[in-house]
Amino acid sequence: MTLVLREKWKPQGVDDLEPRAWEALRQTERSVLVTAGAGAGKTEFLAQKATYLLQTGLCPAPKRILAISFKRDAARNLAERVAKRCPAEQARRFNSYTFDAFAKSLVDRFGAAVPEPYCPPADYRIVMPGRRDYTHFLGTHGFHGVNTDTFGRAIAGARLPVANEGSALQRSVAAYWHAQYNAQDEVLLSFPMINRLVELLIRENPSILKALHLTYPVVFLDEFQDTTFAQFQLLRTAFEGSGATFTAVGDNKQRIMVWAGAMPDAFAQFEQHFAAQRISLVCNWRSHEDLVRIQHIIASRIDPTVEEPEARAARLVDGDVAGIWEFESEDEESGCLAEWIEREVRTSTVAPHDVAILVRMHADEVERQLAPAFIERGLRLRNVARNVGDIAIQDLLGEDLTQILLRLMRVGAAMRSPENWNGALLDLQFLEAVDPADEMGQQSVRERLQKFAREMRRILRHLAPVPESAREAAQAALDFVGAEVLRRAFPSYQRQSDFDRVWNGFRLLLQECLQHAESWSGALDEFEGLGQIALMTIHKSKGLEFHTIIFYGLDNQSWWSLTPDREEELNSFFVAFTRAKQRAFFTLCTERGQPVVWIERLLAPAGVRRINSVDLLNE
DNA sequence: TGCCAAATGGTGGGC
DNA sequence: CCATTTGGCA
Repeated sequence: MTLVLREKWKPQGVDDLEPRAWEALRQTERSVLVTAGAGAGKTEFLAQKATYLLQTGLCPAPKRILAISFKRDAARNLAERVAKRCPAEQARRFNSYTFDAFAKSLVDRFGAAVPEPYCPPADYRIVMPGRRDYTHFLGTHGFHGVNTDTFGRAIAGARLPVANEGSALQRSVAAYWHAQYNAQDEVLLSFPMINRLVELLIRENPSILKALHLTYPVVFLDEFQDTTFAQFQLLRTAFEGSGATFTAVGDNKQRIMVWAGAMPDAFAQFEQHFAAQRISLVCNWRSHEDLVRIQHIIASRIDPTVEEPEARAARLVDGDVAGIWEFESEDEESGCLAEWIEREVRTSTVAPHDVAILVRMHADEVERQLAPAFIERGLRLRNVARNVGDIAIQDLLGEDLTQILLRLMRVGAAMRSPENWNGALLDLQFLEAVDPADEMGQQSVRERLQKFAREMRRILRHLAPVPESAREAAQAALDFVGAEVLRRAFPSYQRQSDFDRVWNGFRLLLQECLQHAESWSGALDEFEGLGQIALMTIHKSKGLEFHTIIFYGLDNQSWWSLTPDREEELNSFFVAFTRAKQRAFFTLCTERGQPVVWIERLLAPAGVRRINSVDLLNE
């Protein structure tokens, strides 16, 4: 493999990087903390830096880059971007994991080396306890004085071993470990517990630690503002003083997970322990300058020292790009929203799936309010947090089963679709573990897919696109892959109930999408959310972007109790606003409550003002 | 029936 | 963290 000279290396797939990004990319001697606001291209920057390190030989074979993200989506996305830019033998040395997948992989490989009494058996089971389970445990074990949330945090935070003595909290944590290791014939581990096991393992085992250092001289951390205390501690145990260079990216203003255990001061801690250089990116590639100006007003309230970003996206719309829509009743609100969106869609300003409605909480209730008016106007609202069976639509769409079956069905539903075809081929190669160098194997997979495509086309031709057909069509796709093959390939499907949860969800959503579909392709489009207006919480919208966002409920009633001092709420507001590429509106409804006055005051200097329902619909 | 304290649920994520 | 619901008791 020929290497590229450092001076000659060029970014791949983009025109250029901003100067700050170049600086952060070329800094390979020490750790860097790349802070950047919304739309700065943090993930793209990581992909470029990985490409740079691999292509120039700064990370030479057999050394690897370890990239850690929080969500599976983000980890996959990063891996795909690197794979697109590097030859396979280089991309293979870019290991993109979620935090939990990384920790689990270490337990699965080296679990036998975990000191007793914590050494887990190979067939431990993953459990995901909720607050209920913790409360139940505390109640049944006589720890009535211990608060549930404190207990959950203590399990995640306590270093092993935990002695069964001292405070009630400590004894409860010790009792919990004991109980999880002595459940009826099984050992039950949660992800926080796996994290603790790994931390213990590498703290006590110099040879594993050394292997880790030799393998990964470079570590990337995505969304660093969300790092939990336990994760940070694990990183320190694993890499502090190892000479590994870290590149962490994040945005303090988007820190909205402290309530769920994110460190309040992750950036400061990181700078201190890893002697990191801080570099801020200044470009915003997502939003146009009129929106960026307003964003900056909110950003400055969060962090007065923040630099004004440079807007790099073009403004494509006339009229107001931000405003507060005022309604008297919820009926009026629903009707006007539907009418306004319908008009925008009709005049081709936006496609339905380019509009998102964001809520602070209780998406299901808001869906109930809005849906009838939307249906009346021929619009479809998709509440991505809604469950189909026992799985949320948003989670279902990210499942491997869904992605694989959907591609196969698309191959059968469309006459020509090279993208789906290639995707399906790669899926099959992976599922059947065919080596890319094995020509015979490749050929056989191709032939099998061709045969399947013919058959699937025949089935879909004879099967009307109506809800009653969902079961048969989905079954045909699953049978082609083989449920057993799928379950062997993905550990999360090994338990029958876990597999069924996803599989049932898949069939249910397909069935739903066939209610209004005119063709199989149309139904599959709808499955993926095309042609629908997304409804989601701010938390779910993090990392996404939409042409137009409508933020529902800027009123004080019950949930949106926003005061400027409550940092996390202000950050939530910032996250919501910065999802918009072109326009951001807020609704407020007199029937529900009083407007949040200080937000109006904050936004007034930027020219964001109230618009009543009459003016809204008269252009 | 009315009052207060305690409990519960909601903003999420991971193989 | 906050808001709402519940349960116990007068």
